[in-house]
Amino acid sequence: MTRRPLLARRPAMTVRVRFAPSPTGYLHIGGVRTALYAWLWARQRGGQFVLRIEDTDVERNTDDAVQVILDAMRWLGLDWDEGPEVGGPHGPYFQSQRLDLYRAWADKLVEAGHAYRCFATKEEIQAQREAYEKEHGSKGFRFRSPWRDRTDGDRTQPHVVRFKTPEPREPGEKIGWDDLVYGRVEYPLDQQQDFVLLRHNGLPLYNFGCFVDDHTMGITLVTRGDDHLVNTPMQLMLYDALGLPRPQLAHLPMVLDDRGKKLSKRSKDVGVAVLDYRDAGYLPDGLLNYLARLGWSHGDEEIFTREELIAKFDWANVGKTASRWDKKKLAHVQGTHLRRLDDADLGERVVPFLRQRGLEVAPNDPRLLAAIAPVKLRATTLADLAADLDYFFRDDDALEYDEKGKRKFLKPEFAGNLERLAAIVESAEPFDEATLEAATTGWMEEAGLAMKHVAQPARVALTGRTRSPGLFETIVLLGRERAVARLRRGAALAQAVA
RNA sequence: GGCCCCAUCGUCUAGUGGUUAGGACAUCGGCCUCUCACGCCGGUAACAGGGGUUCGAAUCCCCUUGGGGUCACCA
Repeated sequence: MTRRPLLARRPAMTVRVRFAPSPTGYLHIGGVRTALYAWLWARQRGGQFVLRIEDTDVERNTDDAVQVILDAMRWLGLDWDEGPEVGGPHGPYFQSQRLDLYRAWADKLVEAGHAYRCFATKEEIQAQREAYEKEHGSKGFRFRSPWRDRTDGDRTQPHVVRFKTPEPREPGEKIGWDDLVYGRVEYPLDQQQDFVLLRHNGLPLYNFGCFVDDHTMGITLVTRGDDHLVNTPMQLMLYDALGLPRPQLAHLPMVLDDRGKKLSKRSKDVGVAVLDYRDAGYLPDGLLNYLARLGWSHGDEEIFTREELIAKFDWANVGKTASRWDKKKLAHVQGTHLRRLDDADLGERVVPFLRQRGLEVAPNDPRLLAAIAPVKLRATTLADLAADLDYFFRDDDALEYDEKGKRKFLKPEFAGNLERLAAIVESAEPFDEATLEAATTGWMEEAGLAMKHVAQPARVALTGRTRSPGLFETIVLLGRERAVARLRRGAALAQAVA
């Protein structure tokens, strides 16, 4: 195999990495991990992160789908230095706008004798395939074009441009590379076929477009999923044919669903679309932290801020094994990030989720900030947070009661306790937790009541739920007037059951 | 099937010839306790199998098995 200049001998250059999604209607969570590692690498090394849209499959792509990608990347905070809407010196960043470039490179390859115009029809190819299969079985067919060594075709007729795969110069010759994740990877050269560069309509195929773009955009490290491992020899042959320096390569193991199957839209219980996580109230940093740890590790550390990820990420500690999506671990990591945010920040973020519930609350409302502190210990996502904040902002008469809680605790036998507690709340002076608790426990001791017999009915009356922050904390957060009203309303409801 | 990749607790992983195989999530106990969480303490739980190499193998080599990927004028 031809020896190209080794990367190590090239002058030190700034890191240029890219993420090249295809606009399919949603941004795949597995793709995001690939993007994340590339982004982390660029940020750590002070390089550039390029976003390129691979939209040559016209039938599958839509404009809206591009916007989905951009929205998702922005939400995640994976900002790009070059690409859609920000431009850059190597644009355009949509493959559909680079068709002239592909044509020019294809011409260059044809002129240099590394590619040829193939006028074989689908029928011819099919006939050859059938003849092969008759003799060798249904697998391993490689098309040998009669046009491989001809240059007399009529260019005005429909044709494709095929790469002229070099013949092995010795039996068993391989083409390979040193992968940053997998180490040495090699494929037998004689297994490669004359793959198509340009379709009859002039649109480039993946391997060709990818090569032209990566090269002309100055990409120094190509990152992608390991499902692309088999594509790499084709792209490398293109670099080699033209004597161009190869980029470094890093293939990432797949992210599988919870059953160990390739993650797809059909995977149950696993959201593959990034924006779904946004809508479900996940934090970008929580999702990114989980994703980073899925396939990469840094000793025993589990929780990383974005800055820590940038500082600590390295290719040496990226594993080779496919990993499964674990919703529960994601929830844990996400919850940890949620709890670490300060109350004011959470206030800003939770407002849209409250609005979804029909509650208009100002992000700087002191009542909101006060309630967030205890509630965030009980939430995983912003949606959870909003749900647990709900009863603090719901009108007293619009409070909804958990059915089971109501049945169990808003019963006649507790009505008296609720009335009594209401009286205590009404008269407690000063109105604070300590005073309320002292007054309540004093009464309970006299009456021989256990806390749980008072607290649970009161909790349902005050919040409609069977779980909430501490009783006295909740009362203070609600305020004297609303707490009393809710307790009395609860007492009335309890009485009415009879 | 050909080719390629992979293989440590249920899951994510640490481990790079000598460790009681560590951590995290989950799970199971316990503490805290007015509920639910948070937090804290503790337990169960893994080197796929077989051959080598070596004084010594989770670590190196081979085979088997298992899993995954890919075989387009999709990406």
